[in-house]
Amino acid sequence: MEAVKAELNKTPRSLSKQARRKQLIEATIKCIADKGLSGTTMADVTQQAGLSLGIVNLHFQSKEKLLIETLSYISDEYTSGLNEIFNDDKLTPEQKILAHINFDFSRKIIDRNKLAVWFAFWGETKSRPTYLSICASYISEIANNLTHLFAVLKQQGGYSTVNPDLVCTCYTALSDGLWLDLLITPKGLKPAQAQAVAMHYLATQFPNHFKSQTGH
Amino acid sequence: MEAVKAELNKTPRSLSKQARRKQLIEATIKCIADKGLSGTTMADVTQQAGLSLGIVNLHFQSKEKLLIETLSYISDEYTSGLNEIFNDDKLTPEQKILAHINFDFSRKIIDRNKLAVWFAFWGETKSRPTYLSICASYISEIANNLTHLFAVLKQQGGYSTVNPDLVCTCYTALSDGLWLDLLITPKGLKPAQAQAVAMHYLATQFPNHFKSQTGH
DNA sequence: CAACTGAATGAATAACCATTCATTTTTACT
DNA sequence: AGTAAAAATGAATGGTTATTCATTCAGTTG
Repeated sequence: MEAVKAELNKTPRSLSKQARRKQLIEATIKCIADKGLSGTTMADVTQQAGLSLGIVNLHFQSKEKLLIETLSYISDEYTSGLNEIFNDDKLTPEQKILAHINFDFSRKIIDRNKLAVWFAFWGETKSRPTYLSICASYISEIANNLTHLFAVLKQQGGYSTVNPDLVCTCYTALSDGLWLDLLITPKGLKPAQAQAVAMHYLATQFPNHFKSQTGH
Repeated sequence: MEAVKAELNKTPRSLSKQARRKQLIEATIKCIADKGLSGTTMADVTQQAGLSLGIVNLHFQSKEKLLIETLSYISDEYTSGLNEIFNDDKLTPEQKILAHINFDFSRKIIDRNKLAVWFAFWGETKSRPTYLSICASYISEIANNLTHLFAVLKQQGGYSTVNPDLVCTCYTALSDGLWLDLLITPKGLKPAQAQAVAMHYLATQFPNHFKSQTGH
């Protein structure tokens, strides 16, 4: 990972295949944010990357594959960040949930370019089975982990009326909806406020563990 | 409205301009759902409508204007439905909120073709100021009305700790996120379940007025 | 019913865009 | 340094698509 980043200083030709692909994917993210999925052309992407027109076909075979890899890229970034939290044995369930929220609204994830990419692909899932299956797999993986955390907290904290499945569905939807707010009304809602809204909901379910700010 | 519908029985040439535009917009919705925003061509739309290729330019001047009218169409349908509820003097605030939820997850709104259109446009708002401004205006109109209802219910119901702005932001985001669930995991979540999730949240804020189903 | 009006058609056009591949440039290896 | 292999280039290609507009057609009017 760091090795890949260091390579960016070398002359273009010396970049590894992996780093070149990453460079092109990041150019794609920028283009989708700037011009929309429908307005992004191969010329746009390669120009954004500062490379020649044919380079995408060389590394990805086709535009369609580049787009699929771009969706996979942001999905992997998101799920791997969450998995690090889930698998961290030093954290209690409560701390894991807290870390999850922090991650959901962190600078790395709440980047309006990436948010635009998420929504661009979500908007095409109905017509593109490949996009749908990529989304479906990360969604169910995260839901399983999160539901489990809520179930443990319910048990340990004596929250007898909490329904972990319901809370997972509600929290996940809330988080996605707040992402939309952050994408569409950038001047209206700041990431920290969005995070406070999410906390406010969790505080309704686990009042002994999470506190809602009194914010107004 | 009914007059327009009745016209659909007439021969093609006798349809009013208004009805023809509606016909083309509905064909556009179907195409965006079936082929995505980027995959929708003029040939697709006109064929879906059973009309000839040049008809869109005749009625909308350009593809771009057709798309803008399509976004306006679903926005208007949504906001006018909500405004009917807000402006119905026979309903109490509590009943209005209930009607709002019912509407958000009604068959008319939760049509996967239309959901696909919402997300398709949301994904392009960052790059298309026109789309953004259409979205921004209906969002703020609805938020004002909804916040007001929550404020009245807070007052009347003695919910001293409720923050109407926060509840409005949270409910709206939750609703949008549930729409995403309904779009992406159609077999996983039914509209009635999504509505129950939204109710579950409102029950946390206004427990004397709304009850969460015990659902499992 | 003949002349008129405007809606609708779809072949033709012109612009756009993904992909190819012959050529050039760089790197690795001896 | 010399050579082979790999990476990158970008002009050319071919397919696609939005838009135009001369023509056709249906409905209306006097």
